[in-house]
Formats: sequence, C-alpha cells, structure tokens
Amino acid sequence: MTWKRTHNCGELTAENTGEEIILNGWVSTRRDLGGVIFIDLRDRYGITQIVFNETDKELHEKAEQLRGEYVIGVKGMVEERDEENVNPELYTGDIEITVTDLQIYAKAETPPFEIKEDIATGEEIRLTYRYLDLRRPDLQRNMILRSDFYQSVRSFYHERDFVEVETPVLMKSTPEGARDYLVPSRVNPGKFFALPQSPQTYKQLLMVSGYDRYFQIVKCFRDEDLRADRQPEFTQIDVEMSFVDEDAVMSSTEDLMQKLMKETIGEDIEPSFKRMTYEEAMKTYGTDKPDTRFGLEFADFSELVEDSEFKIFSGTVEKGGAVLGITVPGQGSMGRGAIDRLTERVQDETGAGGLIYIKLNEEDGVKCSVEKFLKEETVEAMVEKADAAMGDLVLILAGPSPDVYHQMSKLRLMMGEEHNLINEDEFDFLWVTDFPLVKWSREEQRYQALHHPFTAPYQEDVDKLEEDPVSVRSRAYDLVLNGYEIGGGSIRIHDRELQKRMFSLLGIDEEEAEERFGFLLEAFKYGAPPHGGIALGVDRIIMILSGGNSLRDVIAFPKNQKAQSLMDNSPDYVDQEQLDELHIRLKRGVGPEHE
RNA sequence: GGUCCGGUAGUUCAGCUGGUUAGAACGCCUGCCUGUCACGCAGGAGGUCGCGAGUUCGAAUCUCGUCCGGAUCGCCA
Repeated sequence: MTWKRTHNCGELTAENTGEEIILNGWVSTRRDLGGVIFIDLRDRYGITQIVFNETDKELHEKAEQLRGEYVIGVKGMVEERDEENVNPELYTGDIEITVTDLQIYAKAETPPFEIKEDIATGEEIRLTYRYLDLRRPDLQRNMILRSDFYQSVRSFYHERDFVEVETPVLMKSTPEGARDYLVPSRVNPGKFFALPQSPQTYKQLLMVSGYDRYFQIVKCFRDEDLRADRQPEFTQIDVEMSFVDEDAVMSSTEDLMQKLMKETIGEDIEPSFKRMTYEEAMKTYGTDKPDTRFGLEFADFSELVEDSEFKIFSGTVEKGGAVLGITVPGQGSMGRGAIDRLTERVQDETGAGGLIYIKLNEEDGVKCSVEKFLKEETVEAMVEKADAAMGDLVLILAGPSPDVYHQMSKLRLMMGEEHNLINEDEFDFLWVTDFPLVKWSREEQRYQALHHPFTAPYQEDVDKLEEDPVSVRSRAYDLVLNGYEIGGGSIRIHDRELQKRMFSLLGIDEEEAEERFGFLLEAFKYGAPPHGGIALGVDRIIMILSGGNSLRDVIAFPKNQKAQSLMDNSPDYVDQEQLDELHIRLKRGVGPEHE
C-alpha cells in the first residue's frame, strides 16, 4: 500500500519539529556509517535527510539494503539538528527525519549516469535514458520554469481579451519556405496532409472571422537539418491582432516579456526595447540578430583605403566589397603567436581569407600588420575611424560583400566571448525592423519572401514593387534577445490586389496562387480587417531564461541531430500492411531489408 | 549533401612515435565504522579498445572501408 505523503522533500523546516510525517521519494545518496545510516531522500521539490538508527534492529537491516534510486516511503519524526550538524546548503538542512517505518516501493538498477546536477555524460546516453535525465534537478527546474512560463503567457493574453483558438495540426502543404512534414491520408489515396510550419494562414483567417485578438501556444514543425538552437518540432506563442500597427504588436509583446521575466525568473526589465533597422544591424553587426550586450561595432574602412597601394584593400573595394574593422579593447599587446592562432581560427571558422590587424601599445606605438603597403596617415585615419585607443587591437577583414559582413559578425562574437565582454546576467532585447520584403534567390532564379508572402510592404515603397523589389521595405519586425532571434512578425497584407501583386513578384502565377492560397484570397473578399501579429519561439526564450545554451535541455523529449528520438527509436519502419493501407510504396533500395 | 572532430570499464577520460597482464577518477559490489551530508577506511568486480578488412612476427595504436555521435556550412519563407 502506498503511504500518502504529508509533506514533500523540499518543505520541512525547524518549524515542523516534533511532527509525525510521511515522505515519499527516491534514494539520492546514502551514507552508511555502520551504526547510523543517512539517506538523502529526493523528489522534485527538494532533498530531506532521513536517519536510521540502530535502536530498531529490523528497520536498520532493511535500511542497509537501500540503494540509489530506490523508491521508498518513510514514516518518521521531524527532529531539529544540533547546531554543528546543520546543512546550510539545503532548505531542509535544519532538520532531519528519524525514521520509524520504511517501505520499499520499487528497487532500482544502477542508472547509466548519476542523477545529480552538472553531469558530464554525453547527450546520446542522456537522450536514450531521457526519463532519468529528466529526473535530474537541472532539467526538472527547466521543465517547471517552462510550466510557469505557460501559465504567465495564458494569463497575460486572457486578461487582455485574447481568444485562444486551436488550429489544425493536419493541414495543407505549402511548399514555400521550409520542408513540410507530410502525413498520408488513408481515406484519400495519394493525398497528404502537412504538419504546420506555423499556423500563419489560420490566424489570418481568424482575423477575417472577427476574433480580433488571437493567441495560441502551438507546436510547429519544420523538416530541416537541426542545430543546437533548432529542433524539428518546436513551440511558438502565436499572436494575431486586428486594427493594429507595428507599434501595437511590439508594445504588447514588450509587456508580455516584462511579465514573463518577472514571473518566471524574477527579473525586472524595461518594457520598451531598443529598435534598429535591418540595414543598420547589418552595417553595424553584420547580422540581423546582433548580440548587443557588448560593443565591437563595425568600422567601415572601405572609403579610406579604396585608393590604397595595398591591392587586397583597393581591389576588394573596387570589386564592390568592403574592408571592415572591429576594435577589441585592451588587446593591443597580443603576441605574434596568439595572433597567428587567431588568424588560423578565423580562416577556419569564418571562411575569411586572412586577418589584418593594427596593434596599439606603449612599446611599439601603432603597429599595423600591413603597414609597409599603407601610408601612415591611412593607418591613422583607420585608427580614428575605429575609435581605437592606446592598448586596443583593431582586427580587419576585407572581402566581397555580403560575405565579409558575415565573417566579421562571427569574429565579433568570437572576441566577445573570448575576452569576456559579454555580461551573462544581462537580458538585452532588441527589435530589428524594416526588413527587405524580398531577396533574390540565385539558385532558384526568382525573388523569395524574406519573411513570408503575406507580409505587407511599406505604403511609400509599394510603387517600387515591380521596378526595384529588393529595395522595398517590409512592415516586419524580429525580436532579438542576447543574439538569438526569439520572435518575428509583421503587419499583413489585407488587400487582395496587393496580395496578388506580391504573389506575382514571387513568381507564383494566378493559377498557382489560386491552388495554394485560394481560400485565403477568397476569404479576403468578405471583409478582411487590417491585421498583424507575431510568433515567439518558446523553446529559445526558455533556454535563455534558464541560462542554458541547448534547446534540448528545455524540451522534455527532444530529437537528436538526425531528428531521431533515441529513447523510443523513432522514426522507424512500419509494417507493409500499414503502408498498403496508406497506398504508399517505398522507393527501391529503401526500407528495413536494406539496412 | 560538403567539411571537421570524436568513438577505450556503467560514466568522463588517459594510453595512440606498434611491443609483457590496457590505466585513472567517479560510479558499482563486499567488509569495517553512531553524526554523515562529495562521509571515511580496506578490499574487489568490471573491457568485443564501435564494426570489418588490410599492413606487420605483433595493432587500442598505422592504412582503407563502414556504422554511430557531435560541431559547422548548405538548408531553416
């Protein structure tokens, strides 16, 4: 029989002294001193020390059998510890339980890794035994943080009259964008559903239906290759609002983030985030999701060196490339060996051709690695432009645009991390706005939507839609936190004619548009309100709040880099009968017999 | 799909210029121990060196292939 617990393992204090209590939990560690046995009893609330004395022979013998991860129940008395025995590390450290009765609910084999914080065990094993990994306090904290997060999100939107609507998980495939996960339909031979990459079209339809404030915490799916910050299924806070402009969406998102930070990790933040245009972000940081917790902004030397004798510089600028620098404070005395290693690393990790530097230190003065090719005043001008002072190091990359911006962006992050320029306790929110509406895809020889095909262009740029599409700015905005893109949204097109022009710009002809998005265009005939919204990446946000750097630590049952679940061995082959029922035949050379 | 790194005890790793019986730490097991909380002390068990082939008198070590894992680029509207 299971003893009903009176308390959990994380709540008893000296105030409970003398009480008869019952605890249930897992044996965390045992310290058998012979005459007395101490057990740390663990549940998700904490740890309580329980004690077996030799006074009860039978009980003591039973306690000797206890091993790690046994699941037990104990009856006993709360006793205050003597002052010298208090454990200040534990919330329950002022007391211990003198056990009067013990029940072993389940024995346990020795787990493949220890159930404690900060283990070094590799991910493959942790994922295979995920249920044990999830028993560890670090992951339990993350899961509980995540649960608190959900509650805050729901109450925030509920209080503001948002309606939570569930949209279908089985939907129409839209080949635009990421690859879809497909689901065959048994009752419709040869036809497939797709799992949503996001409920984009549904939430716009809900606006047409008059639910002027919608939100949903929703699973989304993308069949693309994984990264540390990318899983094939992930959770979004999906939001859409009618009769709003950018500021309304952004300011409500700021309020949400303020509440979330407060209620999940007790952090106070200003609900008014910095803003930067896409162009500025790219020019200053070389990325649309800059980590603005530290400086090291780019200095553009291109104009200063375009007539230089140094071919690498002048040649690059002539071909339309750029010469960029960043100033690393306090590194002006970096030795030759260190710089050589850095150069190698930069070439390796960023793909840059080489690294040029200017060192400023008391010993050598201003020393440029290519000074014999440059006029002294050019070097001086570069130092000034880079805002470098004595003791600083200016790192310079030259190359074709936009590659060199990308490379410099990586170098900037590298330096930020290496020289501890990043305040790990800071939460630095940033809006990036005014994204280009489309980009030219060389592979596909057509324009692609940067955000998605329903994003509205700026009214004043609409005229350029046909002549100069790349220069058209969109009413899209991304939310960036500490260098991670944690959300993105836009004001949508609610005008059928403009939507048609957009499709045609993207090379989607009328017939195709009809076939793929006809229902949306049709819906827009019947009174579509102006609307816009945002989608926030729950997993990434929680990852940052938890102080971690892997999505896998905030998702209960994540996939590995090959999008497999090692614990239950999915995906897996299915029986021929199942395939037959679904009218599916595997390609030759594919299937279990070819393993 | 490309590139790079890795795979040795339950776990994390060392050993890798080929050479006796493959080591360490933690964990595990046994014994001793009444105030531990990373308990301590003494002892012990535990290995297909990912797999296959090759070179060699001899391979954890060198070569090739293969599988697995990770990082990264492509990809991710």
